[in-house]
Amino acid sequence: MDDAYKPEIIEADAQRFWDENRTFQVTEEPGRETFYCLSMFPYPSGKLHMGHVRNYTIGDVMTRYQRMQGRNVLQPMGWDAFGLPAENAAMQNNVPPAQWTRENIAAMRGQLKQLGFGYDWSREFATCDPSYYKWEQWLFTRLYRKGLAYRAVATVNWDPVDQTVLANEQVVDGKGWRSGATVERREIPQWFLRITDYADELLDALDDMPGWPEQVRAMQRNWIGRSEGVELAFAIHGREETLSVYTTRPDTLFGVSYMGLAPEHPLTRELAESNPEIAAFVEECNKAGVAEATVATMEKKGLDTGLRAVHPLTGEEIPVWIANFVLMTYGSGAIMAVPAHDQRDWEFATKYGLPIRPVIAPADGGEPDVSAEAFTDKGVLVNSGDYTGMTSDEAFEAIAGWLQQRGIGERQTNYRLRDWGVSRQRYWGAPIPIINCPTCGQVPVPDDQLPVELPEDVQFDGAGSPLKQMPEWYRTTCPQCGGAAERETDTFDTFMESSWYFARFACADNDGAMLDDRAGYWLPVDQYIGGIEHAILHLLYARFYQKVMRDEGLTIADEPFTNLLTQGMVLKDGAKMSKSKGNTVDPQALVERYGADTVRLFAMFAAPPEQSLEWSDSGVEGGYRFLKRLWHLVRNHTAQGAAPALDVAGLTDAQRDTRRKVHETIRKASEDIGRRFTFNTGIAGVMELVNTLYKAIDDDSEQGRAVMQEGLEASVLILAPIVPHICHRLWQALGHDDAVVDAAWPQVDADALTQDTLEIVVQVNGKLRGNIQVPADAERDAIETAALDEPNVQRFISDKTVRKVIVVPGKLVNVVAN
RNA sequence: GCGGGAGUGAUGGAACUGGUAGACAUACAGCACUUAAAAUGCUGAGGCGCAAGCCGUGCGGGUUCGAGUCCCGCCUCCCGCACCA
Repeated sequence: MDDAYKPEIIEADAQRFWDENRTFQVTEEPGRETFYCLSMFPYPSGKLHMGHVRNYTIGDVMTRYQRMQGRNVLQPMGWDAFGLPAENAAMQNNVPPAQWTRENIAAMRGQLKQLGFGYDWSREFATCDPSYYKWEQWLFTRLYRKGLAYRAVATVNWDPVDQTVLANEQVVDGKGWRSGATVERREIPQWFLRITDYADELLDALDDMPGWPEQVRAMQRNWIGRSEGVELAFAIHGREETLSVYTTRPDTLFGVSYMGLAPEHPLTRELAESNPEIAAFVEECNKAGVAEATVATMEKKGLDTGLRAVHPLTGEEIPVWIANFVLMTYGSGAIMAVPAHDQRDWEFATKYGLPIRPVIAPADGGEPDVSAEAFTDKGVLVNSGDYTGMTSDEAFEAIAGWLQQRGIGERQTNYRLRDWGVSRQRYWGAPIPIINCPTCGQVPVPDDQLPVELPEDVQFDGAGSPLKQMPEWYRTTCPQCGGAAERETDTFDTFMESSWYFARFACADNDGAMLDDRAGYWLPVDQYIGGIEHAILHLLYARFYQKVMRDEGLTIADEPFTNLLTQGMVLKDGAKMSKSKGNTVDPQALVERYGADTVRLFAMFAAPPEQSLEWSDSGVEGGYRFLKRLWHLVRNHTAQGAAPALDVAGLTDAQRDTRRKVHETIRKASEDIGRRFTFNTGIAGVMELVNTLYKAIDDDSEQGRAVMQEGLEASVLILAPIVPHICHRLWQALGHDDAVVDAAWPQVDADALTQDTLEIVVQVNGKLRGNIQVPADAERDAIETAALDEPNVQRFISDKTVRKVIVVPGKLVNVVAN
């Protein structure tokens, strides 16, 4: 073993060893306990960033730890290869998106290998491979035939100058990012998947997913947003048809003082045709992006239509307004406004001088005060005719029943969740496998014509998708009638690819089926790791896809990911790393300077995985220092030759103390690394152990060296998942012929943990006043007496009366005196 | 705006079930080694105070023998909001 720690040499050696021995290539071995560990695959943007390094190190540590537990562990890697950045790069550098993407993948694959992650590369794929998206297209045609995929119009951001659809991200302060033009809303036909058919299952299953953070489950529950309410119809003076609204608060019905229509509501449209003022207002509303955050933060604006609705209970006339804050995508696109008890309605009413009528009083009997804001709690009804005096819940039942009896309203379960729009008017995505035939309409592409391949050798100028300018590509014949027809030129949302890649890793080489028996062997994923920013969309779509694939008979699991770990962001100077802020740290440079182990160690040491991680160059330096320290300790020990066998009975007190520290560390690290995933504290524990071993460095007695050997082996085994290269070398140096990657996780020797005396702290009135040593088996009375006799405790209680003594066994005594 | 989180020394963080606040590390200071520096090893250290001690976990209240941890009300920052991935 070398005197100096030389990461560049030992890391290349270890990686060659794993490579030559195909260490991480796994096969299905029936009867063996499996563990499928998956980190969210990256978008191939060019090079790895620190968020990737952190994510993939967490996954690799879990993978290697599970391997040391003897499980058959799968850890694959692939590429989320479709998406907007490739199109932007193509415009900037005049390189086809496919070429740019594949070059990036090659570069990033090299970086991942350099970091020593234990992936089974034989399963690798990119989502832009036709052999992958073929099956996505195949499944879509099945969903279409089942009625789970359908076409409808939907609103998009439209850049009137560039004549193109914009992503929400491309709308900056209401303007197109390239043209600077004010963005407009436009309705175009789009493909949708009926995720709302699965809303109840997606929601209810959240209660039975203990391996997911409660935080993420709460976000998904709120996103799905199931509510119980009433849909009721308001008659409109002088018109045949009624105006349908959905409310979760029928108990506030007597407080309705106006109606609100979305600018996109059919009634609004009809009125706009004959009323220029309304048309102008709608046009003004349309000069805005579609993002919900934009809509929700816009200044509330409205226009009285002049129509009057009729209150179903009082017969009173209620003005009908168009309001820009009413969402066409939720409920029926119209609301009954109760400004006294809904904050948005309150703000609108205040602005336009509409009446605010309190009809709910606080349950504690106070007067409702709605002068400064709406009173949104439930309570007791007032000013509500026959219903006055009922609680909100009683009135809900009574009013809903009354409406239902008269055929005016109906109880209804509603969801905030909308169907998933999967069409994108972009080039770099999987083509939607539909042929539009003038005779037959929409016809799914037959299986034997799949995949519909995306042409990759294209000129990309950014003015819309090249597919729309490629008649040689989109002109085709109808599979049904054989007549001339055109392919769909929209491509899929990239969430489509990331919604099932985890399953495809089980059988990526199968070109005859989407999934096979091997999916049954590996799925569901035991541990999924990725950024908290994916808490809702990606994770909800993947759950939906899993259920769809299950219902297609492709797999049996109900849920895709048994355990989920959401890692926090990597920050620099308190802010998210970004090119625009100029605060990025390039992992590549750090690996070259310190080696992969140091980078991995720091990423795991600086913070627990769920928290954000503040990057620190000097912290990295500290990690490097620790590895050198460990190296030198092993070097110093092994230079004296093989260590003698341990004889537990023959240890000195000091050796026994050292050995206790060894086993306390194993116990702590097993908890921290194996169960809690607080790798930072696990590493800190080993650092403490190494500090302790340094203090025992001069004990070159037989048993001193035996304890040192045991301590070093424990340290190396515990650190092996985190810094695998150095541990690979140190394990050999400690005299082992097997590789540490195949070694078993260390076991705690309970006998080594026993102590004769314990230190107990003593408080007086909750403040620390002293500590006492007591025999480990001391009785409560003896501890109490010892605590009261402690001189400093005496000083604080001598002029007081002891009222109570609280003894927390093995820890603390609190004397209450006054 | 709505939904979900987070605030602890100079810094990253620890304190797992309500029981010694600040483990471990960084930065800093001192000592040893060195012609010197770096590297390495050892030591010190929350603030105030000579000390006894007092104060201290974003802010204001509360529960408790005891609160960073539980409850109520605020403030600030971060993540998501359906076409970024």
